[in-house]
Amino acid sequence: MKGHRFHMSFTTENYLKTIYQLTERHPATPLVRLGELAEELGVTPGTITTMIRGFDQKGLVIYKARTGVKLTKKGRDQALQVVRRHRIIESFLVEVMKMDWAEVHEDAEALEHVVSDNFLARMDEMLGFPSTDPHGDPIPSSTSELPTREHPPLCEVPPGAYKVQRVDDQEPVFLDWISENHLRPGQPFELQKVDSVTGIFTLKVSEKKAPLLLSTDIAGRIRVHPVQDPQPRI
Amino acid sequence: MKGHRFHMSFTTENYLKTIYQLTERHPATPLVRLGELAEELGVTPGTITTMIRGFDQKGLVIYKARTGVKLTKKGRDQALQVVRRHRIIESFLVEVMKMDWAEVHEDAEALEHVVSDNFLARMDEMLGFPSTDPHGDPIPSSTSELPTREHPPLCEVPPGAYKVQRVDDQEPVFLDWISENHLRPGQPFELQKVDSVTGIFTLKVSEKKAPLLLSTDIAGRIRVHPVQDPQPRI
DNA sequence: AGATTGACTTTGATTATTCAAAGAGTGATA
DNA sequence: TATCACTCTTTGAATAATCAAAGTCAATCT
Repeated sequence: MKGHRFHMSFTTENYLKTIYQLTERHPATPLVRLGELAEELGVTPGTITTMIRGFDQKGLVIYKARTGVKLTKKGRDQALQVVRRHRIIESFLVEVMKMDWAEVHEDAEALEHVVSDNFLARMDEMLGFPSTDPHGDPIPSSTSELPTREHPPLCEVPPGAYKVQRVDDQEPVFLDWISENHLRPGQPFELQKVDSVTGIFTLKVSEKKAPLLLSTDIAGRIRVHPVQDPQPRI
Repeated sequence: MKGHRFHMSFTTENYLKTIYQLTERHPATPLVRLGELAEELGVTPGTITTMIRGFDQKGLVIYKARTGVKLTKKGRDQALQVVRRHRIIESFLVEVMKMDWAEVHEDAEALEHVVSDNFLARMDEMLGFPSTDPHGDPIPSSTSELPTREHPPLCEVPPGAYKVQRVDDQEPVFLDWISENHLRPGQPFELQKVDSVTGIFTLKVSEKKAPLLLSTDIAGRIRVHPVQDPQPRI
């Protein structure tokens, strides 16, 4: 057998990936609560408990009853491989196949569990071994190394010039909105005002004349990095 | 839900596809024996019996106990859709992704159950809506129409000039051999001699000086169609 | 006919994943 | 402190796919 895996089941891969993603989502909390997992995976709490106890047995997670789970190194490595496959596939669908970036997530979700190492390597090659996907998310290496880079969310930075680094959401509606408003990863904009009373962020993208207004909630899902001011005022 | 199906299970799709393929393999016999299916799918006879009875219930096959199965129209349509997906994927991997045609079968086998209609359509488009795959096999339409064309196997034709139409085998070793000897679909050759005693077929491909010798067995897996003699002798 | 063989069917059990519903901790509330 | 409200766990059951082993049919061979 050359390229094919099929060690972990489809289900196991999804569970591990989701645990990983929830861990990322709250960097403060060390453990993921099972209820949150149940919610995210769309299964009943009982199911989660049963499955997680199984993963604990297999050394993929550490499970503290009534408290939560966290991934072991082994579990995290597996999760990162799934994430890697997902992001390479998503990149491929957008960059090479010119599919709409807002509609590609589901496909990647299905493909990530079945592509062979061979096929994945070929996609990676055709993409030129990218280090981030179309959302700006980093692509883990084949040895589960994650290119580090922590950019702050828009809701935590002062007014100034920025570029979008990453968009933390998969909702097609949201992604379409991002596209239409020129806020895709890599695109520059200026944060003009933050109104701490109303929670409204005012920004300006060069493609549009009218300023864009965002809520804090939305601003929290857009990661940015500062850039030199386009026209430095002496 | 735009592009995704997921109606039939992975397993059901494979069973139907295999029944279809075995039906094709022996056009004479109307029914496929369950033992043969068990063999092909690598499961025990008991499993096949159980599954097939289920399919009969669902109207996908007609099952005659201790005799065999055949697909209903509904079952055949489903099978042809799986075949369609398989062949488009295989074409895509070879033509667009430049993967080795001998190593692509397994990948296609896995992907055929998960690609969305969207993704499939995009692959089809990038390929220019081909009517055959790299093996020369016809690609069923999205309405399960099969482009007709029945070409004889090499073992049944008289000496003369031919082109390879289709290669009926998935074995990597065999496919590599076919490639190395310039007998891929579309490639021309001359059948010089058929020795009915020894069962040896002698053929000549322009790329090589030495004639190629094949057994009847091998000749049966190569479908051909006659071409005008390259240098007609007045 | 009686016995043998091969092909298929039945039966009972197993694994993975899931749910519904009932039970049990834990902490906040009155 | 007694009680509520949550959240999580347990239990029992279901479904899909599978196997091993025992049983049955039908055709063939003495």
